[in-house]
Amino acid sequence: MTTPCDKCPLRRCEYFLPFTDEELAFMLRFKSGELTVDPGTTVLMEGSNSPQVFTVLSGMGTRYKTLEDGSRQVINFLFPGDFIGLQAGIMGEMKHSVESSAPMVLCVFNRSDLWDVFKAHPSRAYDLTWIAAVEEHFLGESLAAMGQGTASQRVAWALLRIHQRLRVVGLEKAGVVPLPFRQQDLADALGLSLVHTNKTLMALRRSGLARWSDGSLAIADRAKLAAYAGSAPELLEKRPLM
Amino acid sequence: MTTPCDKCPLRRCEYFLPFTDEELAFMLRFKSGELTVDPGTTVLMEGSNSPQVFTVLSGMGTRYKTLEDGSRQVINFLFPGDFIGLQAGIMGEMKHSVESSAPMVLCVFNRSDLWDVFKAHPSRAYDLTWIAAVEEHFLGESLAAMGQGTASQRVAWALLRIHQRLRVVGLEKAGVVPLPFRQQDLADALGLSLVHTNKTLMALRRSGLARWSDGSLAIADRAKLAAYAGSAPELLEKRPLM
DNA sequence: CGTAGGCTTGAATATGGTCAATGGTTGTGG
DNA sequence: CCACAACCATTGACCATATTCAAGCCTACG
Repeated sequence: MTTPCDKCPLRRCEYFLPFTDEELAFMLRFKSGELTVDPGTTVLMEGSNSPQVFTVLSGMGTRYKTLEDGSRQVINFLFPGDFIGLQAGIMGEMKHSVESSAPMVLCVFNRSDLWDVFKAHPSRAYDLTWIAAVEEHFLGESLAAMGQGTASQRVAWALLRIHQRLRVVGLEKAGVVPLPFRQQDLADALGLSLVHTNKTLMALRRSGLARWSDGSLAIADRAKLAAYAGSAPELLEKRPLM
Repeated sequence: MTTPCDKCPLRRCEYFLPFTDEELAFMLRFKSGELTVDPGTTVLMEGSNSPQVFTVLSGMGTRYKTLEDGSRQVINFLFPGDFIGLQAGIMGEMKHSVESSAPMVLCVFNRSDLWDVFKAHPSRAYDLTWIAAVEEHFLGESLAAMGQGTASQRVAWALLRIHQRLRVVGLEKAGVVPLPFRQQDLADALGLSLVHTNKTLMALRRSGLARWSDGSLAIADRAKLAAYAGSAPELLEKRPLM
């Protein structure tokens, strides 16, 4: 029923570092199941203590924090290949929530097996740390995009980065990628109001630089959009897949 | 000459998880030296491939990215106990720069020994991942503070968080902590202009909530400042020390 | 057919940015 | 010892970007 790791479609992406045979064998044992969720499902909840950690096999979602005043900050968007739940796995408690924005399939791992990874499989433990470092790096980039740069630059930057990320997992066709989020999600990710986000997206559409509507994002000329964004997100380097 | 890990003053802080004897013995071997730098020194450079990673033993600094348009984003401030260089250590290249803002002493580790940690000392490898997860968590909090919240809230939040962090390493005396940064550093961290940051700090000073001048930050009533900040930074949980 | 959720638009407002100038302190060279 | 430069903090005036408020529209769905 579930996809065994040796047949995982993500492994075919250049973006992810290859497994050794030994690692592959280990992952086959490590993976304990699959979770399929509908759009709008809360997969992990801030403050919870999930017994499981996941890798996104397909679908997309958001990672967000809810603040005391009720506002929401989207930390980042989740795409196939992303690992989620490390904080709960290591620190004991989720520091943010995870929600699906489209039908999503997740590989399930037991949190209690994490320690075994460190004890018995150092190369995979190393990769876990690598994944954490990559995540940290991306958050730093987000911080920079939010702190510096105008609304239009931020929106352009975000669309570019998302487009790039979907490309490397093979979801792009002729410059178009699926993008099942709401404008509110992007607004909450960039620290902008919904209204202004909408107007900015409109401007981008009219200028022909980027067209996001009906769940699809089309970018004709990435270089042009990057110039518009001011600081373009850097190229995506290969990273490990869990 | 250098401080041996068994005599490390940071180990006395409640904030850091205790070492086992075995871990202590390992760290004594792992630590390869100390680096002492003057204020304003660039310790690690974006894009560089440092052969070493560090733990801040004393002093403070900034971790920042320089953008294409010349602007600077301070990712976070560095305090005693912080581990730096993990990205270079794992991913092969620094994604940001590190600069000292005060005289700083760093414990030096050889990057090439990192892999040995994973192979031979899983509990320390686990702690490394833990540190990365904590770092990621803090960046998420920063993102939330920057995205939501007004200028005054952001400044109040940042001062609170810094105060808290310095408290747990024993640098607070009667509500006052040393804070050797420039207003420009805080502005660059919060995505605000220098002028507005200055005016906001002035307002905080006049209201008596927080007083930062001449390298010292005084917070009389943390609860009151937290209320003003809107979303207070959460209490600092124990974390591993490298 | 009516309601709910999400997208779109305009108008008024405010928050924070930019520009410009001043003062204090430190360090340096004449 | 003084003059000067460099750096940082401070302040005021003006302006622009982005927020808030308000309304209308469309589609999906019960």
